[in-house]
Amino acid sequence: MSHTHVHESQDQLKAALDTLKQTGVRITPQRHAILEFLVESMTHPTADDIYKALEGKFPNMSVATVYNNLRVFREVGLVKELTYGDTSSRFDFVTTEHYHVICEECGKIVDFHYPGLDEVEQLAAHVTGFKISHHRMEVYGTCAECSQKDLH
Amino acid sequence: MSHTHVHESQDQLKAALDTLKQTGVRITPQRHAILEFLVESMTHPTADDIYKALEGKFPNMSVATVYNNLRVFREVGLVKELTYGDTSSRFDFVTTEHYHVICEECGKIVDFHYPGLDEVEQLAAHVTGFKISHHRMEVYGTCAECSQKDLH
DNA sequence: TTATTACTTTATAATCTTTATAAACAGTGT
DNA sequence: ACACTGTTTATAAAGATTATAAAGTAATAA
Repeated sequence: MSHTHVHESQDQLKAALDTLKQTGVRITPQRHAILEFLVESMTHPTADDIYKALEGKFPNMSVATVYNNLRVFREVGLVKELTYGDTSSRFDFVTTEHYHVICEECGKIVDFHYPGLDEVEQLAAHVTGFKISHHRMEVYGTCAECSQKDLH
Repeated sequence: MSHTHVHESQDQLKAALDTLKQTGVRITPQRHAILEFLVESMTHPTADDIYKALEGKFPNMSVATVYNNLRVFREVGLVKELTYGDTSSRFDFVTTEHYHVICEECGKIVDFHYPGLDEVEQLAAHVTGFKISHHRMEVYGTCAECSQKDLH
């Protein structure tokens, strides 16, 4: 992990904590830890992933606390909830807009930047009469590692 | 409902039954009814919607049967499973490629045709090294009816 | 036809994720 | 110290989906 990356994480965490302060949400040790984990984990964890990752630091923390706080974070716009085909939601710390590419074999999720598809939203609005607020897109396929494995 | 529409539904159902024959999947009364419902319903029903809709015709049908057969249909490519934020999956009979526009207030789902976003898939493949198979996109907003209601 | 086999449905239980509830706890201000 | 509000914990409940075993049904072969 590069130095700039570490600094970015710290800055993002600090900015997130500021957001909480400004919106009047208390910064508890659990909330701090959940946010920290979300910012630093390059994965897109489930609520249970987070719960397990923090049970060392907070042996008494309840699963409900994880869910409660993920909801709070979502409400103030700090995290996005991703609902894919698999059973449980995944949570993504919001930085810049991006899409996801998902490996259908191993489940890996890779961030993927692409200019916003404004044109699609406009056409949708025109055709359906909806007021459009946003969209989501995921691209599915097989990652390089799994493609390699499949050869053998 | 126009005459052509009825014919389309019948043709689609017949084609679906053919697919089942060709793939060696038995056509049971329950499967026939579930397929028929999926083809004719303009909605995007949940497993429970289907279960409830058919309990008149099949008072003894089990929920498991609905789930089992939706999985079978999905495996042979006749239906797509849509997983949105809400609790349960929705099932969409596969006709032509299309996207969905979803009302965030009432949950209505409207089909929306747009040329395939091949370019996005190509860029994703190039940037991530994935072999891309497909993508999904949903557009979210407020439908005309709910927009009207919001004014009052 | 009969026996055998594989597939399907039913009924039910189990699992898993998420939410609800109530009691205990912690921080803030009076 | 006291009251007030928000938070966490522990636990139960809800809801969706899957697993299991028994019974039923269709297809096949002897």
